[in-house]
Amino acid sequence: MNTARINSDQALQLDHQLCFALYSASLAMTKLYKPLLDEIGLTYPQYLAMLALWEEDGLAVSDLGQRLHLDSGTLTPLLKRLESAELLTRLRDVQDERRVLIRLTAAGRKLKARAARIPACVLDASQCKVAEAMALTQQVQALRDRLMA
Amino acid sequence: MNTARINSDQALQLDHQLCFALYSASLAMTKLYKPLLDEIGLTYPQYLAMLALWEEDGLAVSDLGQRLHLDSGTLTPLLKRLESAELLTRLRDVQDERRVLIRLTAAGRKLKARAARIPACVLDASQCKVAEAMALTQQVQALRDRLMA
DNA sequence: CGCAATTAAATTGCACACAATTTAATTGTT
DNA sequence: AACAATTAAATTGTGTGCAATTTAATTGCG
Repeated sequence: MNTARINSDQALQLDHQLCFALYSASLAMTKLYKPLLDEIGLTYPQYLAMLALWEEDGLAVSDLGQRLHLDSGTLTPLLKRLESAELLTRLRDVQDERRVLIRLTAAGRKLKARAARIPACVLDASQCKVAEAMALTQQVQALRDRLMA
Repeated sequence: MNTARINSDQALQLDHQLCFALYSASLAMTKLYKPLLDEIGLTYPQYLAMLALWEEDGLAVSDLGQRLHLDSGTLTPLLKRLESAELLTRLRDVQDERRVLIRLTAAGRKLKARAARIPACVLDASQCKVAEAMALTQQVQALRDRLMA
């Protein structure tokens, strides 16, 4: 195809749209994770929150929101569910009562070991070499950062 | 970084995860589209459905589901909203009463002209060259297809 | 033909996402 | 110190996504 000129009809084709590729790939990824995450009782966004907390515990809701690019409208109910599952606690910061600090419980920390095998399973399903997956990750991250700028 | 060996702690890092890159890029894309789509009164998934119908009108719900990788649980309410907006009609197929055929109204077809400028706006915001965007689209599509296999 | 199996939508219930608003706490300015 | 502006969570309402089930129509097979 001629990459230099694209008419508006071509541009509106579903399969030419980067946005649709990302959208459908992201949903396909979520479906792939589903059976793996069912085993440890997490949804996919809950898993992302746990990843962030396994890296750094004791984050405020807003810190977590920055890392995950999600707001309190999404995180508050999600974190309440993880609290009911006794994976974490939600406590007001004594230094600044506006903030709610999220801390993993022992069970929450322990879950990391059971999650450890998941990335390899997903990489396997993606049929990518590690280097390929890393390269694509960086390209998609760079795009995301430009989109948010 | 050594790309050959990755330990489980590194693998669990949020920023190393292809899944999170896709997830956050897809959400960033949706946010970028929001003001553009507000002008023509569509949500982002509704826009994807209209893209498919602008390419081929008269699809059944299941056909649309195959193209968008969505099921009737998602599409039925979405299409009902587009029907209320008088952009399309939902009518049972006379040949096979199980099927519901989706047809654009005159207003639905007309909307295509107003949507025509959107891809260029998004490409501009992505700060990608056309060729770059196309290459990334194909990589992400190929990944998606492997994930769904 | 008769009827089980299959297919297509719709429905129900749950969990996100996010805009907009509300509530409460802190900061900055005078 | 007083108080407006800012910040952080929570809340409300709308619209997805999807698993599981239900309803209805069609197909396939003996």
